[in-house]
Amino acid sequence: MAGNSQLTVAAHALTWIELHHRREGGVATSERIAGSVNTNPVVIRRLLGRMRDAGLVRSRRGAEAGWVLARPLEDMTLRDVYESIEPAPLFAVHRSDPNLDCPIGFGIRPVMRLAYARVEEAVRAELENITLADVLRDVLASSHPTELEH
Amino acid sequence: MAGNSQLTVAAHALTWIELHHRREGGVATSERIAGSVNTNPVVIRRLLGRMRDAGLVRSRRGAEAGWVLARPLEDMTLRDVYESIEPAPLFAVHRSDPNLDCPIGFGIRPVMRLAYARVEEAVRAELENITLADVLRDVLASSHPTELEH
DNA sequence: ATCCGATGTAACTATTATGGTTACTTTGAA
DNA sequence: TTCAAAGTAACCATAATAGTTACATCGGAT
Repeated sequence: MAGNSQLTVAAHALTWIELHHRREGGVATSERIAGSVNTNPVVIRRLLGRMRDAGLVRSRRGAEAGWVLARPLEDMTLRDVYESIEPAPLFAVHRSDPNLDCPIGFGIRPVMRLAYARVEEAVRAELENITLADVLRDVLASSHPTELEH
Repeated sequence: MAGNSQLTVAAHALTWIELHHRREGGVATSERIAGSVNTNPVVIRRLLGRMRDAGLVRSRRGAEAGWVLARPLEDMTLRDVYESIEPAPLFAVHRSDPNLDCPIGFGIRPVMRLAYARVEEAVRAELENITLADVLRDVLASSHPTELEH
Protein backbone atom coordinates (compact mmCIF):
# COMPACT_ATOMS: atom_id res chain seq x y z
CA MET A 1 0.00 0.00 0.00
CA ALA A 2 1.23 3.48 -0.75
CA GLY A 3 0.16 5.14 2.47
CA ASN A 4 -1.45 3.85 5.59
CA SER A 5 -5.21 3.35 5.31
CA GLN A 6 -5.78 2.24 8.87
CA LEU A 7 -6.80 5.69 10.08
CA THR A 8 -9.37 5.84 7.29
CA VAL A 9 -10.84 2.46 8.19
CA ALA A 10 -10.84 3.34 11.88
CA ALA A 11 -12.73 6.58 11.25
CA HIS A 12 -15.10 4.70 8.97
CA ALA A 13 -15.84 2.11 11.65
CA LEU A 14 -16.39 4.65 14.41
CA THR A 15 -18.76 6.84 12.40
CA TRP A 16 -20.59 3.73 11.16
CA ILE A 17 -21.16 2.57 14.74
CA GLU A 18 -22.64 5.96 15.60
CA LEU A 19 -24.90 6.10 12.55
CA HIS A 20 -26.06 2.54 13.15
CA HIS A 21 -26.88 3.42 16.74
CA ARG A 22 -28.93 6.42 15.61
CA ARG A 23 -30.88 4.54 12.96
CA GLU A 24 -31.34 1.01 14.25
CA GLY A 25 -30.08 1.15 17.81
CA GLY A 26 -28.13 -1.61 19.49
CA VAL A 27 -24.61 -2.81 18.98
CA ALA A 28 -22.72 -2.94 15.70
CA THR A 29 -21.10 -6.17 14.55
CA SER A 30 -17.76 -6.48 12.83
CA GLU A 31 -19.51 -8.24 9.96
CA ARG A 32 -21.84 -5.31 9.25
CA ILE A 33 -19.03 -2.78 9.59
CA ALA A 34 -16.85 -4.86 7.27
CA GLY A 35 -19.71 -4.85 4.76
CA SER A 36 -19.62 -1.06 4.66
CA VAL A 37 -15.82 -0.79 4.61
CA ASN A 38 -15.64 -3.67 2.08
CA THR A 39 -13.08 -5.74 3.92
CA ASN A 40 -12.87 -8.84 6.08
CA PRO A 41 -14.51 -8.79 9.55
CA VAL A 42 -11.25 -9.88 11.14
CA VAL A 43 -9.57 -6.72 9.89
CA ILE A 44 -12.30 -4.72 11.65
CA ARG A 45 -12.06 -6.74 14.86
CA ARG A 46 -8.29 -6.28 14.98
CA LEU A 47 -8.58 -2.55 14.49
CA LEU A 48 -11.48 -2.07 16.94
CA GLY A 49 -9.62 -4.28 19.42
CA ARG A 50 -6.77 -1.78 19.54
CA MET A 51 -9.26 1.08 19.89
CA ARG A 52 -10.93 -0.79 22.74
CA ASP A 53 -7.56 -1.13 24.49
CA ALA A 54 -7.22 2.66 24.17
CA GLY A 55 -10.69 3.22 25.63
CA LEU A 56 -12.43 4.52 22.51
CA VAL A 57 -14.93 1.67 22.11
CA ARG A 58 -16.26 -1.23 24.14
CA SER A 59 -17.00 -4.76 22.94
CA ARG A 60 -19.54 -7.28 24.19
CA ARG A 61 -19.33 -11.02 23.65
CA GLY A 62 -21.92 -13.80 23.86
CA ALA A 63 -25.45 -13.13 22.64
CA GLU A 64 -26.19 -9.52 21.62
CA ALA A 65 -22.48 -9.15 21.05
CA GLY A 66 -20.92 -6.29 19.16
CA TRP A 67 -19.33 -2.87 19.50
CA VAL A 68 -20.39 0.42 21.07
CA LEU A 69 -18.71 3.79 21.41
CA ALA A 70 -17.13 4.41 24.80
CA ARG A 71 -17.74 8.16 24.56
CA PRO A 72 -19.44 10.63 22.19
CA LEU A 73 -17.78 11.36 18.86
CA GLU A 74 -17.57 15.01 19.92
CA ASP A 75 -15.01 13.93 22.52
CA MET A 76 -12.91 11.87 20.14
CA THR A 77 -10.33 13.43 17.78
CA LEU A 78 -8.45 11.91 14.87
CA ARG A 79 -5.38 12.22 17.08
CA ASP A 80 -6.99 9.91 19.65
CA VAL A 81 -7.74 7.42 16.91
CA TYR A 82 -4.30 7.74 15.33
CA GLU A 83 -2.57 7.11 18.62
CA SER A 84 -4.89 4.25 19.55
CA ILE A 85 -3.90 2.26 16.49
CA GLU A 86 -0.18 2.84 17.12
CA PRO A 87 0.89 3.32 13.53
CA ALA A 88 4.45 2.79 12.34
CA PRO A 89 6.63 5.95 12.28
CA LEU A 90 6.05 8.10 9.21
CA PHE A 91 9.79 8.55 8.65
CA ALA A 92 12.73 6.29 9.38
CA VAL A 93 16.52 6.50 9.47
CA HIS A 94 18.72 4.17 7.42
CA ARG A 95 17.55 0.57 7.40
CA SER A 96 21.15 -0.60 7.79
CA ASP A 97 23.77 1.29 9.78
CA PRO A 98 25.67 3.95 7.85
CA ASN A 99 29.48 4.10 7.93
CA LEU A 100 30.28 5.23 11.47
CA ASP A 101 33.83 6.16 10.50
CA CYS A 102 32.40 9.03 8.49
CA PRO A 103 31.31 12.14 10.45
CA ILE A 104 28.06 12.28 8.49
CA GLY A 105 27.32 8.61 8.97
CA PHE A 106 28.21 8.90 12.63
CA GLY A 107 26.09 11.91 13.48
CA ILE A 108 23.16 12.06 11.11
CA ARG A 109 20.79 9.59 12.69
CA PRO A 110 20.02 11.46 15.93
CA VAL A 111 19.71 14.71 13.97
CA MET A 112 17.13 13.22 11.61
CA ARG A 113 15.33 11.45 14.45
CA LEU A 114 14.85 14.79 16.17
CA ALA A 115 13.49 16.34 12.99
CA TYR A 116 11.11 13.42 12.55
CA ALA A 117 9.89 13.71 16.13
CA ARG A 118 8.95 17.32 15.43
CA VAL A 119 7.13 16.32 12.26
CA GLU A 120 5.21 13.56 14.04
CA GLU A 121 4.11 16.04 16.68
CA ALA A 122 2.95 18.44 13.97
CA VAL A 123 0.91 15.61 12.45
CA ARG A 124 -0.72 14.84 15.79
CA ALA A 125 -1.43 18.50 16.45
CA GLU A 126 -3.19 18.76 13.10
CA LEU A 127 -5.21 15.59 13.68
CA GLU A 128 -6.24 16.92 17.08
CA ASN A 129 -8.17 19.72 15.36
CA ILE A 130 -10.63 17.28 13.82
CA THR A 131 -13.18 15.38 15.91
CA LEU A 132 -15.00 12.27 14.73
CA ALA A 133 -18.20 14.31 15.07
CA ASP A 134 -16.74 16.68 12.45
CA VAL A 135 -16.03 13.72 10.21
CA LEU A 136 -19.54 12.28 10.56
CA ARG A 137 -21.13 15.69 9.97
CA ASP A 138 -19.11 16.29 6.80
CA VAL A 139 -19.76 12.77 5.57
CA LEU A 140 -23.51 13.16 5.99
CA ALA A 141 -23.41 16.61 4.39
CA SER A 142 -22.30 15.07 1.11
CA SER A 143 -25.35 14.28 -0.96
CA HIS A 144 -26.11 10.58 -1.10
CA PRO A 145 -28.39 9.09 -3.75
CA THR A 146 -30.41 6.63 -1.64
CA GLU A 147 -29.21 6.27 1.94
CA LEU A 148 -31.22 3.06 2.14
CA GLU A 149 -28.51 0.94 3.69
CA HIS A 150 -25.48 1.50 5.78
CA MET B 1 10.41 -0.89 5.94
CA ALA B 2 8.42 0.72 8.73
CA GLY B 3 8.74 4.32 7.62
CA ASN B 4 10.26 5.96 4.63
CA SER B 5 14.02 6.36 4.87
CA GLN B 6 14.48 8.19 1.60
CA LEU B 7 14.50 11.62 3.22
CA THR B 8 17.23 10.42 5.57
CA VAL B 9 19.37 9.10 2.73
CA ALA B 10 18.77 12.27 0.70
CA ALA B 11 19.88 14.49 3.58
CA HIS B 12 22.87 12.23 4.15
CA ALA B 13 23.91 12.50 0.50
CA LEU B 14 23.54 16.27 0.34
CA THR B 15 25.49 16.94 3.52
CA TRP B 16 28.14 14.43 2.44
CA ILE B 17 28.59 16.25 -0.87
CA GLU B 18 29.11 19.51 0.99
CA LEU B 19 31.57 18.05 3.49
CA HIS B 20 33.49 16.35 0.70
CA HIS B 21 33.68 19.62 -1.17
CA ARG B 22 35.05 21.38 1.92
CA ARG B 23 37.65 18.76 2.68
CA GLU B 24 38.80 17.36 -0.63
CA GLY B 25 37.17 19.59 -3.21
CA GLY B 26 35.81 18.39 -6.49
CA VAL B 27 32.79 16.36 -7.32
CA ALA B 28 31.33 13.56 -5.24
CA THR B 29 30.71 10.15 -6.79
CA SER B 30 27.75 7.94 -6.09
CA GLU B 31 30.15 5.19 -5.08
CA ARG B 32 31.76 7.28 -2.33
CA ILE B 33 28.40 8.53 -1.10
CA ALA B 34 27.05 4.98 -1.08
CA GLY B 35 30.06 3.96 1.00
CA SER B 36 29.06 6.44 3.68
CA VAL B 37 25.34 5.64 3.54
CA ASN B 38 26.13 1.91 3.34
CA THR B 39 23.99 1.11 0.35
CA ASN B 40 24.32 0.46 -3.36
CA PRO B 41 25.54 3.30 -5.66
CA VAL B 42 22.49 2.82 -7.88
CA VAL B 43 20.24 3.72 -4.96
CA ILE B 44 22.17 6.98 -4.57
CA ARG B 45 22.09 7.75 -8.29
CA ARG B 46 18.33 7.20 -8.42
CA LEU B 47 17.76 9.50 -5.46
CA LEU B 48 20.17 12.23 -6.60
CA GLY B 49 18.65 11.97 -10.09
CA ARG B 50 15.30 13.06 -8.71
CA MET B 51 16.97 15.86 -6.75
CA ARG B 52 18.74 16.96 -9.92
CA ASP B 53 15.37 17.11 -11.73
CA ALA B 54 14.16 19.36 -8.91
CA GLY B 55 17.21 21.62 -9.25
CA LEU B 56 18.90 20.79 -5.94
CA VAL B 57 22.04 19.19 -7.39
CA ARG B 58 23.82 18.93 -10.72
CA SER B 59 25.51 15.89 -12.21
CA ARG B 60 28.43 15.65 -14.60
CA ARG B 61 29.19 12.68 -16.80
CA GLY B 62 32.31 11.55 -18.61
CA ALA B 63 35.68 12.00 -16.94
CA GLU B 64 35.66 13.98 -13.69
CA ALA B 65 32.04 12.93 -13.36
CA GLY B 66 30.04 13.21 -10.16
CA TRP B 67 27.64 15.38 -8.22
CA VAL B 68 27.73 18.97 -6.97
CA LEU B 69 25.23 21.06 -5.05
CA ALA B 70 23.20 23.45 -7.21
CA ARG B 71 22.90 25.98 -4.38
CA PRO B 72 24.20 26.45 -0.81
CA LEU B 73 22.77 24.24 1.92
CA GLU B 74 21.56 27.41 3.66
CA ASP B 75 19.09 27.83 0.80
CA MET B 76 17.81 24.27 0.89
CA THR B 77 15.20 23.07 3.40
CA LEU B 78 14.07 19.57 4.24
CA ARG B 79 10.79 20.55 2.58
CA ASP B 80 12.63 21.14 -0.70
CA VAL B 81 14.25 17.74 -0.40
CA TYR B 82 11.02 16.03 0.63
CA GLU B 83 9.17 17.43 -2.33
CA SER B 84 12.00 16.70 -4.74
CA ILE B 85 11.86 12.99 -4.01
CA GLU B 86 8.08 12.91 -4.43
CA PRO B 87 7.30 10.49 -1.63
CA ALA B 88 4.13 8.42 -1.51
CA PRO B 89 1.27 10.00 0.49
CA LEU B 90 1.61 9.50 4.23
CA PHE B 91 -2.04 8.49 4.57
CA ALA B 92 -4.39 6.75 2.18
CA VAL B 93 -8.10 6.03 1.86
CA HIS B 94 -9.45 2.49 1.49
CA ARG B 95 -7.43 0.34 -0.92
CA SER B 96 -10.66 -1.10 -2.33
CA ASP B 97 -13.84 0.93 -2.71
CA PRO B 98 -16.15 0.97 0.31
CA ASN B 99 -19.86 0.17 -0.05
CA LEU B 100 -21.25 3.20 -1.89
CA ASP B 101 -24.83 2.28 -0.93
CA CYS B 102 -23.95 3.22 2.65
CA PRO B 103 -23.86 6.95 3.52
CA ILE B 104 -20.56 6.49 5.34
CA GLY B 105 -19.00 4.49 2.54
CA PHE B 106 -20.29 6.99 0.03
CA GLY B 107 -19.08 10.13 1.73
CA ILE B 108 -16.05 9.33 3.83
CA ARG B 109 -13.30 9.32 1.24
CA PRO B 110 -13.35 13.02 0.28
CA VAL B 111 -13.64 13.93 3.96
CA MET B 112 -10.57 11.94 4.88
CA ARG B 113 -8.67 13.13 1.82
CA LEU B 114 -9.21 16.71 2.96
CA ALA B 115 -7.97 15.89 6.44
CA TYR B 116 -4.89 14.19 4.99
CA ALA B 117 -4.16 17.16 2.75
CA ARG B 118 -4.09 19.35 5.85
CA VAL B 119 -1.76 16.93 7.59
CA GLU B 120 0.59 16.76 4.61
CA GLU B 121 0.77 20.54 4.56
CA ALA B 122 1.58 20.57 8.28
CA VAL B 123 4.39 18.11 7.61
CA ARG B 124 5.80 20.29 4.83
CA ALA B 125 5.52 23.43 6.97
CA GLU B 126 7.50 21.71 9.72
CA LEU B 127 10.17 20.45 7.33
CA GLU B 128 10.49 23.95 5.90
CA ASN B 129 11.84 25.14 9.26
CA ILE B 130 14.97 23.03 8.91
CA THR B 131 17.69 23.81 6.35
CA LEU B 132 20.29 21.34 5.23
CA ALA B 133 22.85 23.74 6.71
CA ASP B 134 21.13 23.19 10.08
CA VAL B 135 21.41 19.45 9.56
CA LEU B 136 25.10 19.58 8.67
CA ARG B 137 25.86 21.89 11.61
CA ASP B 138 24.10 19.60 14.08
CA VAL B 139 25.72 16.51 12.59
CA LEU B 140 29.21 18.00 12.93
CA ALA B 141 28.41 19.20 16.45
CA SER B 142 28.09 15.62 17.63
CA SER B 143 31.46 14.42 18.83
CA HIS B 144 33.10 12.01 16.46
CA PRO B 145 35.96 9.72 17.54
CA THR B 146 38.26 10.03 14.53
CA GLU B 147 36.82 11.94 11.59
CA LEU B 148 39.51 10.39 9.45
CA GLU B 149 37.25 9.34 6.61
CA HIS B 150 33.98 10.40 5.18
C1' DA C 1 -28.56 -25.97 31.08
C1' DT C 2 -28.16 -25.31 26.34
C1' DC C 3 -27.84 -22.67 22.26
C1' DC C 4 -25.73 -19.86 19.02
C1' DG C 5 -24.07 -15.75 16.98
C1' DA C 6 -20.32 -12.85 17.55
C1' DT C 7 -15.81 -11.77 19.64
C1' DG C 8 -10.85 -13.03 20.15
C1' DT C 9 -6.90 -14.70 18.08
C1' DA C 10 -3.49 -17.61 15.80
C1' DA C 11 -1.63 -18.87 11.55
C1' DC C 12 -1.32 -18.50 7.03
C1' DT C 13 -1.43 -16.36 2.16
C1' DA C 14 -1.51 -12.43 -1.08
C1' DT C 15 -0.20 -8.03 -2.39
C1' DT C 16 2.56 -4.13 -2.67
C1' DA C 17 6.24 -0.88 -1.74
C1' DT C 18 10.88 -0.22 -1.24
C1' DG C 19 15.55 -1.20 -1.25
C1' DG C 20 19.25 -3.73 -3.18
C1' DT C 21 21.74 -5.93 -7.18
C1' DT C 22 23.40 -6.89 -11.78
C1' DA C 23 24.40 -5.63 -16.18
C1' DC C 24 24.70 -2.70 -19.69
C1' DT C 25 24.79 1.80 -22.47
C1' DT C 26 26.13 6.54 -22.66
C1' DT C 27 28.88 10.41 -21.66
C1' DG C 28 32.78 13.69 -22.11
C1' DA C 29 37.09 15.63 -20.27
C1' DA C 30 41.84 14.09 -19.97
C1' DT D 1 40.89 7.08 -27.79
C1' DT D 2 40.31 5.93 -23.06
C1' DC D 3 37.90 5.10 -19.07
C1' DA D 4 35.62 6.18 -14.80
C1' DA D 5 31.23 7.34 -13.56
C1' DA D 6 26.41 8.65 -14.71
C1' DG D 7 22.07 6.82 -16.44
C1' DT D 8 18.83 3.21 -16.57
C1' DA D 9 16.42 -1.13 -17.32
C1' DA D 10 15.37 -5.35 -15.30
C1' DC D 11 15.36 -8.22 -11.83
C1' DC D 12 15.54 -10.10 -6.87
C1' DA D 13 15.05 -9.65 -1.70
C1' DT D 14 12.78 -8.00 2.15
C1' DA D 15 9.24 -6.26 4.90
C1' DA D 16 4.82 -4.29 5.97
C1' DT D 17 0.08 -4.67 5.55
C1' DA D 18 -4.24 -6.47 4.14
C1' DG D 19 -6.94 -10.31 3.59
C1' DT D 20 -8.39 -15.17 4.72
C1' DT D 21 -9.37 -19.43 7.19
C1' DA D 22 -10.19 -21.80 11.16
C1' DC D 23 -11.39 -22.41 15.64
C1' DA D 24 -11.76 -21.60 20.72
C1' DT D 25 -14.33 -18.68 23.83
C1' DC D 26 -17.93 -16.10 25.63
C1' DG D 27 -22.45 -15.02 27.71
C1' DG D 28 -27.23 -13.30 27.26
C1' DA D 29 -31.49 -15.32 25.48
C1' DT D 30 -34.34 -19.09 25.35
